[in-house]
Amino acid sequence: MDDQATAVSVRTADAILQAARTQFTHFGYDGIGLRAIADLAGVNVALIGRYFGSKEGLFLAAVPPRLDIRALLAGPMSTFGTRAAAIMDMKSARGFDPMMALVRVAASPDCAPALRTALDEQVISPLAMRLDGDHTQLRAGMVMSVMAGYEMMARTIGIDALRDAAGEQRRLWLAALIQQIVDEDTFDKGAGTEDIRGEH
Amino acid sequence: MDDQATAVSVRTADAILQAARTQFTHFGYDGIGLRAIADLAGVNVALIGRYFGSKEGLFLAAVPPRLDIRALLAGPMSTFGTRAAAIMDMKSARGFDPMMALVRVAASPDCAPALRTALDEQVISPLAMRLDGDHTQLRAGMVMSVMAGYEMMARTIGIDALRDAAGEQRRLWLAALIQQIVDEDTFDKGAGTEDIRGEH
DNA sequence: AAAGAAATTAAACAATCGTATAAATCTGCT
DNA sequence: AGCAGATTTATACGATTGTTTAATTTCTTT
Repeated sequence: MDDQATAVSVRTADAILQAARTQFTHFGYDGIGLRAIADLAGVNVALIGRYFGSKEGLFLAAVPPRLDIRALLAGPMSTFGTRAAAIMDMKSARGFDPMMALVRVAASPDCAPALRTALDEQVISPLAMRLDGDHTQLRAGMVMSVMAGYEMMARTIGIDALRDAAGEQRRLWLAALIQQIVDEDTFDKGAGTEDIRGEH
Repeated sequence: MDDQATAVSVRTADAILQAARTQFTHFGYDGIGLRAIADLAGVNVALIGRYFGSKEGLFLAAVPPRLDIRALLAGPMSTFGTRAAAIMDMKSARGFDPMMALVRVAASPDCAPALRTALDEQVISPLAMRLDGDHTQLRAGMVMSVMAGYEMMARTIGIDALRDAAGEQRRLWLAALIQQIVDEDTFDKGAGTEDIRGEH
């Protein structure tokens, strides 16, 4: 009673997608089986094949479209670091944590191409367009790498110094680090120990 | 004719360890099978069980002991960022790339505890002891997270902006970013101790 | 050269993987 | 009610996983 053309139920398809995001996030692409995803969604394994064709098809439908930073870009770039740090400090209240999914899933060579495309189009480029100065793509990539690296060390691996340190202090340092990449002038100034040249 | 007590050949054990490092680095912990590792080492699968007990035992013997930054700490901390950036730009000439192995293997929950311990003891703490100022553990952890994040984005996922940008420029920015965490004063100037938000 | 220990291999275990097929259930319509 | 199509399930396939056992080769020593 709900859908359209071919032969699927959007309700159960969504249940599968949501379960897939949760499981991929917690266990990585190779670390979880289709049966565990189907069980969490409350459906039979065969439905995954019917709806998404294959495991890779399910992954492509579930994770890459959710990688974007529109929410973070809504606001002045002068406070981007603060917003970014705040988001990374929140527990995954919603059932899906895009950043942790990225870290957990990046290990699989099967997933890397799709992640690379999605990140370039939905994260790096939109962020780069909001940056002033030179090397905007490179700097946007470095912002992402700082965020992903922090997520990886603090949550996935669980380094004590990053996970247990006073939340306020940790968040301020992370915000400052990111903001320095965003603020081209600040970064250029601090970089000049050796031969960091602006190259204008 | 080579070794000691129980019943092993260090030569083949080393071959297995080396093959394990290579394969874990390229495919991650869940992404490679013991047979592929054994084949690369030129031995039978059963030898892995005989020498290292289990897959996890092999991993623990192969990867965590190799995670250290003694080489990077040999030198003045005022140029640490430059040395760190230089190392990350080198291709894995030797058969083992610790940083990429870290990124590829961090996805597996089985490996996280061992990696956390090894990183704390062999990387974070030694680096923290070389840092001046406050929050040395936190800052050492952030240095590691920047390096790991860059490795993940540039090599594992392969973000264009980080992989294809002019090598010189990319290395200088990475060095500057790391050095700013090491140089407490530089970082503090940009960050403030308490409140950085809303300024640029 | 024969014997015994050390080292390696072949073979198979149960379990799980992704995937495919056919049967069964549910739903709406006349 | 009863049929038709949509939706879901049960089942099984072949392949591969980590691990184990027993047989075999290699090496050292007498």
